Amino acid sequence: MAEITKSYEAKDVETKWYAAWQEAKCFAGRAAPGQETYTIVIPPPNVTGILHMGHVLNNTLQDALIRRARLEGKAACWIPGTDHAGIATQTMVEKHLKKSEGKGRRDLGREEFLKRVWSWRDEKGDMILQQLRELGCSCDWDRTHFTMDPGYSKAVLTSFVKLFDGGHIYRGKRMVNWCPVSLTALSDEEVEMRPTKGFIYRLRYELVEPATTTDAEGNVIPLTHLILETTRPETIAADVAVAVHPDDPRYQHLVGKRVWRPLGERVQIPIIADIAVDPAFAAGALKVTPAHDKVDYEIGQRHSLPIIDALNADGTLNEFAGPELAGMDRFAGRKKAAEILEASGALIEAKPYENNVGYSQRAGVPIEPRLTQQWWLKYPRVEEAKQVVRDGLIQMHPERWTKVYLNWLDNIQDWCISRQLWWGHRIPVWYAKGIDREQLTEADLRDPTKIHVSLEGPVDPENWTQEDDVLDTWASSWLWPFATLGWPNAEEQAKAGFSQFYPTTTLATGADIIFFWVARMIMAGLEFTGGDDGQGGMTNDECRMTNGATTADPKHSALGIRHSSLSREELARRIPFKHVYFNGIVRDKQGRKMSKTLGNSPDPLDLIAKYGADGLRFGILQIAPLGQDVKFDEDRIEGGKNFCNKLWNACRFRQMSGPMSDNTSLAAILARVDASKLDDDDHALLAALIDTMRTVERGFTEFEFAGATQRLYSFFWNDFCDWYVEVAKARVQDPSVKDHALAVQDLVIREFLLMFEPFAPFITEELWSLLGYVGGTTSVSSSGGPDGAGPSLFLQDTRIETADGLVAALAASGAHVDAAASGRVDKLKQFATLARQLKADQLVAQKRDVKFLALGHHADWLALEKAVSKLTRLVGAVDISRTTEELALPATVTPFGTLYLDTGIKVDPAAERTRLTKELDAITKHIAGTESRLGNVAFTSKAPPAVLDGAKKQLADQQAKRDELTRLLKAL
RNA sequence: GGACUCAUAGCUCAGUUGGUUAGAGCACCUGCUUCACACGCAGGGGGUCACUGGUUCGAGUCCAGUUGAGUCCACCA
Repeated sequence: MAEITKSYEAKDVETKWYAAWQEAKCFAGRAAPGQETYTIVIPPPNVTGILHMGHVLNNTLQDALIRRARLEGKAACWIPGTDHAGIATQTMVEKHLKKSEGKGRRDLGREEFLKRVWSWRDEKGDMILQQLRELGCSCDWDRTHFTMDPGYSKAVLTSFVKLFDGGHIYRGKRMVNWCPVSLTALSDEEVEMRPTKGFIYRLRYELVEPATTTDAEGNVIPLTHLILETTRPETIAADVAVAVHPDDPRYQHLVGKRVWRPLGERVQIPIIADIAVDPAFAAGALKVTPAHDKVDYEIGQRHSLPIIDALNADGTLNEFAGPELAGMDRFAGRKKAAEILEASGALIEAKPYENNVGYSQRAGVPIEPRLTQQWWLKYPRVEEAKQVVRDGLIQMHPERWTKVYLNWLDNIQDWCISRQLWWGHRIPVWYAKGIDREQLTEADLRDPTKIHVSLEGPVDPENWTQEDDVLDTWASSWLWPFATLGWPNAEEQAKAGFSQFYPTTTLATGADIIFFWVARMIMAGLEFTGGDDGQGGMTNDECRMTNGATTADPKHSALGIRHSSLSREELARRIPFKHVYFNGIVRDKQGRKMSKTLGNSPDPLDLIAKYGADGLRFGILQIAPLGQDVKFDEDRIEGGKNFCNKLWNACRFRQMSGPMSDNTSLAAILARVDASKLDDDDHALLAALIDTMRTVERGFTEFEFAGATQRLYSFFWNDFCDWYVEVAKARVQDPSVKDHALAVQDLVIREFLLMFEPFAPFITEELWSLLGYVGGTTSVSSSGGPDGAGPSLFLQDTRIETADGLVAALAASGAHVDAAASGRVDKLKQFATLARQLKADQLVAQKRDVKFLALGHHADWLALEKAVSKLTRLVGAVDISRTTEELALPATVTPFGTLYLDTGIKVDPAAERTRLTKELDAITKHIAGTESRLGNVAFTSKAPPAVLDGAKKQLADQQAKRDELTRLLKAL
């Protein structure tokens, strides 16, 4: 067996084992008949993406879950892949193209441009997956998917056709969120409201027919103009009316009159009354610009107003904005418009103003409400999607997200699924040549002579033109949990093990995409999977209920609530996952989201190089409390590395302490543990181990990883290394218990490595191999893995024991863990600490030749005497012996009576007095507190007996200590 | 406007159903290269648990309110 080096060098270990695991196909998701499965689909990173700290946290969590499942004997399957990420990728390639060739995508044409994107993807697309391997992720790489793969694309188009046939998809000209940079429509979810500083312009709109009004005193005064305020003067030329509230007394008599439009062509526009106007806001009068505002558009519809579109797609103003503004960018145009208005006297005032403006999340510029033809989806299975979460078929962790989820579904609006991009799934719709796409009615959409919708396209392509638009990226990723398992192709589904791995078990993702992705996947799963044909879809009854469901207005389309006719069993079959775990967002120390632009995100690969993949994984999980954002702190990652090194050295020390015996199974190790030789330290250690196992078990079921990692840390470092290994040093010198003592260590290290593996797969695998745990058959409590109880080559082939399983296995070999031992060991730990403290106080901490003398009851000495050989070693003394007389030496009061330190140096009474007085003061305070509690009748009569007894015992101990300190002080 | 989260040591965080003297890591101070580990060992200092009130024999923990930080949804010119 190879000797263990002095410190853990992660790099070589990581490379070696990752290759070995892949070689042995350890990560393959294969399920034996009847075997329990555990499936995770990765949140597919953007194909152009590079690994950032958010990925590290998210994927470490998934890997921990998958690896734990594997150790528990489940058929674990983690499906990796990447997302084509329409806008993000297209933008990136366009930028690159501009830089390297000075060309735009239109210079190349659609086909050529797509070729470039594909070659970009072929070159860089696997980078992030490679980085995940360096992190140790145990994905089944043979199942890697890409949302633009032929098979996946077919799934996407199939879903479109099915939804179209089911009446869920329609086309319509409506106000959308338009991104003037990406030149495409966006869904509401892709728009982010940001407070934005600007100006609000107070303007005079001159009345065509002068009117009168009354002032506060009731005097009739002439009225020549109307005052209103706007933040967008550049759109005034597109105004078609001025609106006031119908009940507003200031303006009622003006309704029906007209004003002069103050900018652009000098035309008259009507004053209308509409309830959308808030009389209390600004001037209480609103300029109506139907082409450039959602509310204005609706007002325009209600009043049959014309629509003037003064903006180009790229956000520049066109000729309708007026000759002075035409061709200008919208922001420059705004300034120019203000200048013109000021010159003409129409501008009364420009006040600094901050309002919420919608920004394109991707491009970071304000979006424009724009009237365009788009494809819309009326979401399927909305009610069922609520039901499965409300009824707990899908559980969210932390649970509070269910409320956010349900609230969104309650207010859901139709989804704009078309994008004016080239990179994506081109919508499988063909228009008959010669028809006017602008004039298509809803009925036309269902007329096969005008519109063709299918997977294969029309049989006579020469007579048709395909839709130019592609689908929103999320309209492909919402199929991820089942399209990666072969849907909709039955043969592929069988090959991928769909029936075994679907529904998947856990989805781990960030809450920032709960609407984008999580909610939509649930609806998609419910719509497309299950059913008698395994292909989802609606039952006949449901088809009848949703007959003629297309609605023109997205706001109201969700009102026609369809009640589920799916049974609970059917719903359970269709859901895409059973648990959703929302990990926090990784932030920097100032609490800012980590981002490329801020440059505050460390490169995970640098961190891996510096601290090892295991150090990084363990470190990040330790600071990732359930559902809370993570403030990244590199010190914690260093802590992860240090812990790995500690583990490494403890194992190294075990190897140096004595020959390795048969470690190939739990049974083999237990055979070497001599139950009759178990002492208090053994019992306390085993009790702590079992407690740790329970904590870790709970950590995985409750997604409390921080708790699990912290217990693993304190168990190994404090319980095992600091105490047990130290006290065992004496026993290992004793031939009569040596084998037994080493066997206990082998047992504990074994169980620890198994528990730790999901968090730190590399170092554990290496130590598993170095310490000879490899090679046996699967463990005693295992019922056999997918391939039966064959020899295990890797740690991850082994079955982990449950805490109960270990208790049972110990009991079967005669080792019943004595729970009371921990208390006795704790007293010895206190004794050791006090003895060291005394040495430090006397400035002889480093001396190892001092003598201790214990003065106490006979029983105390008996307890101490048993541990004397360990204790002398632990505290650094040549001897701890008993004294029956009071000595003039520095002393401390321990749980075993008074302890004197003999350094051979004369005592300094003044210093001693100070030290002891300080201690006495402290204990006196505690006694006062305890006494007053016990003196309170309300407490003694109402507190439970255990608490009461505890308090009494505490008081007695405190008093004994006080008395002894008092005596020591007097003796000085 | 609506929903939610958080506030504990200088920093980052634990603190299970209320119950001894509120813990860890990092940082800081002291001592130590003691034959696993200086990526370490031993010891130490450091907290009115944001504030106010309530429930209770007992509150960091439960309830109400206040303040502060943050997130999501909606959004008016």
